[in-house]
Parts: sequence; C-alpha cells; structure tokens
Amino acid sequence: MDMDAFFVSVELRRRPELVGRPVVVGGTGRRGVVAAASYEARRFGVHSALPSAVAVRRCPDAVFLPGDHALYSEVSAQVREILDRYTPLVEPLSLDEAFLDVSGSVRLFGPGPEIAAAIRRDVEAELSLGCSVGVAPNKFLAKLASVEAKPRPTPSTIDPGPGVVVVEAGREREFLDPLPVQRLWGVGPATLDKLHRIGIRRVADFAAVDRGVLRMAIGPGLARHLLELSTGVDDRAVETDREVKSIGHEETFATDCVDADEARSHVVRLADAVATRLRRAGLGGRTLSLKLRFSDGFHTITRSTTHHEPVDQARVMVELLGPLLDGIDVSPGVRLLGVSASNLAPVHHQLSFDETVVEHGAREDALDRIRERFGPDAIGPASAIRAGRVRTVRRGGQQWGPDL
DNA sequence: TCTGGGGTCCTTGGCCCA
DNA sequence: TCTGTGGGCCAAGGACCC
Repeated sequence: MDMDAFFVSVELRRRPELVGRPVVVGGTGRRGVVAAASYEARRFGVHSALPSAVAVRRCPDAVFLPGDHALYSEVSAQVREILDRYTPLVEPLSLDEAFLDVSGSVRLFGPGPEIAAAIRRDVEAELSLGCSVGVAPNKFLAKLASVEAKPRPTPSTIDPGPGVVVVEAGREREFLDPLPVQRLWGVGPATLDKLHRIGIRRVADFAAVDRGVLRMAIGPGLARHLLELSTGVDDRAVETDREVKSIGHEETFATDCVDADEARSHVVRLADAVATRLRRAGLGGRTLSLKLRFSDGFHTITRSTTHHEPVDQARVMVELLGPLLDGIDVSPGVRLLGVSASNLAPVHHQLSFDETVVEHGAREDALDRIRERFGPDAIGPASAIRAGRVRTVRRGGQQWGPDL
C-alpha cells in the first residue's frame, strides 16, 4: 500500500483552494529539497529529492509549502488503523507506505485484490486520501505493482491509474521483463551505469547475461540479489516489528560552518537530541559516529569510535566525539554535521557503580522530564548555545533543509 | 543557481587472535 | 618458532531507499 503524493494530499485537505494546482512540499530555503510534489507539479519535471531551487525554475507557478511532519505522522497513524483491520501483519516502510501479509485474512475478507479495493475505499471515505495497492506473491513484486497502480501525469491531463495492480503467481516474468532495470530494488544511479555498460537495460536482459561478467561489473553480492529479483524471487517475510539499528540527527546549515568552536557547539546540540531519543527508547549506542559534509564538492566524511558500553548521555557522547572532531579541519567550510549512535543495546543505569555516570544520568533524566512538561525548547545544554539562544534539534524539525 | 534527513546494508581494509 | 589463514571486530566509505 502506497499513499499517493502523501504530504501534498494531506496539505490539500486543509487548502482545498490549491487542488488542481502544482503544489510542492519541502524545503523552501536555498539548500532545500522537494519532499513531495503534486501530480500537476510532476508534469513540469518536479519530483521528490529535487533541489527546491531547481523546482522553482522548472515550475515557477508552483505553490511551495514548508511541510508539517507532525501532522503527516498523525495521518499516517490513521491510515495504519485502517490497515490493521485487515491483518495483524503490517510492516510500515515509511509514513506513506506499508507491506501487508493478508494470506491469513482471505477467509474473512476475500482474496487479495478485494482486500486491496476495500482498503482504497476506506482510506478515501474516511481520510479523503488516495492510495495505490500492489497485490503479489512477495514484497518486491507488491512494491513494483503498487507503483504501476499509481496515477500518471501526462502533458495534457492526469491519468488516475488503475489503483490496484495484481501480479499473479506464475506470471512474475511477464510483469517484470519489460520494466527498466532501475526499477529493481538496489539499482541506483551508480549500479545503473555499470549495468548499462554490460548491456542490461531491461529486467529481461538478466536472463541472457554472462554471470561472470555481471559479478565482475557489480560485485557478487549485488549480482546474486539482482538475479533473484529479476526472476521474481524474494523470500523476505513481512516483519511487524523491526528493531532499530541506529539513531541519529544531522543538519545542513544555511551558511557554512568554518569555526571549530561553532562546530563543537553543533555537535553538543545534535548529541543532546540523539541522547534524548536513545533514553526514550531505553537504549544506548556503543558506536558513535560523526558525519561532516564539506561545501567543497559535496564531499562527505565519517569518523566513528566504539565504546566498551552503550552510551545514552549527551555529555559522554561529546567526550567521545570531541577528539574525533578535533582531528578534522573545518576551515574549508562544513555544510552539514551529523551525530549518530549505532550498535544499540539496552542501558541499565542502576547497575553502574561509576558515580559520575549515575550523577549525570540523573541530571539528564531531569532534563527529559522538564522537556516533557514544558516543551522541547524549555532547556538545553549551555555549551550548545550560540547567539544567546538554545536551539534544540527535533525529529523532523528541519526535515527538508535550512530555512534560509 | 546543486543537491535534506531519516535510515539500512554492503564492501574493503586493517588489526588481533587462535 | 615461523608462516599462513580465516574469523571477528572495527572504521570508513559508498550505494541505496523513502
């Protein structure tokens, strides 16, 4: 199940006067990108991940909206409620997409295509939103089928699309063969280029390719993966509760950071946000990573360190990340800084005999409680203050680029 | 007037150790 | 003792996805 132009459609419910116009949700600043575009905007070549500046050029008449992550999460939860009626096996992929295993629901609700139609009816009737559904024997094919089911913008009009596309078992090749190879999961720009060089343009071309040549071109792992997908094989189950592997925050600045002290205060702020989320999840990260993107050529580096025990305190995180940051020259200009924690494991403060950690743990617990009562901006680490103001990092708070 | 923020997974290379 | 070798962990980077 895949919501149609989700963020834009949610916005149009409260801005009905914009229906039928090119509408773009995303970053409005110089370094912003498009998060979602209405089908009217897509006719001008505007699509998600396109730099906002380019989108403005391609479609000067488009209405740009800043986006409201909290609202989209709320609506996403309402969609989820509808999906839950039809099966307990729902795997959310993002706010606007989910896999459903309905193999156990057929007796109650009818075959897959009927369930798909019922879900579309419910979503439309109760939420005034459109969605597309792919019905297939596995996740990979269902995902591709849902894309085929989507509305299509044409130069003159918008074709509403079939809404539901079914790929029946035994007819996988028929469906897959004519598709361009970039539609396969795992084929991005880099791999596409390599595949083109060895003459693979459509999924059908995999059948004739020399396996050795393919392995040489893209590596054995990806070769095996794509050969399976090209024949419609995908045995991944629908997973209802996938555990998180990492928690992080990153931020692109409106103006480059060239000063080491300023960079450090950004790291303090980001670490504080990451630590807060870790504590909320009852987790700590053994591996802490720093990410920097330089303005010169979009070049990105990461530096990481692994601690003997999971960390969920911002102060400890900064202590560990500080030396990594000190080893990097920021003077050429840094456009993005990120902090993330991986290698996650539960943290048990009460078992620690290290007085310092216990003391600071209690302090950060108090921080969490103050934020719960008075809001996320109520308090923050003093060392994160620049220009006399605490600026906290919020999930989705700056989702699509800086404001300026 | 060029590229966000949240992630996942894979590969490579170094190091340690059995 | 010397020399491989292979596994496990770690660090860094890259590709990809929504």
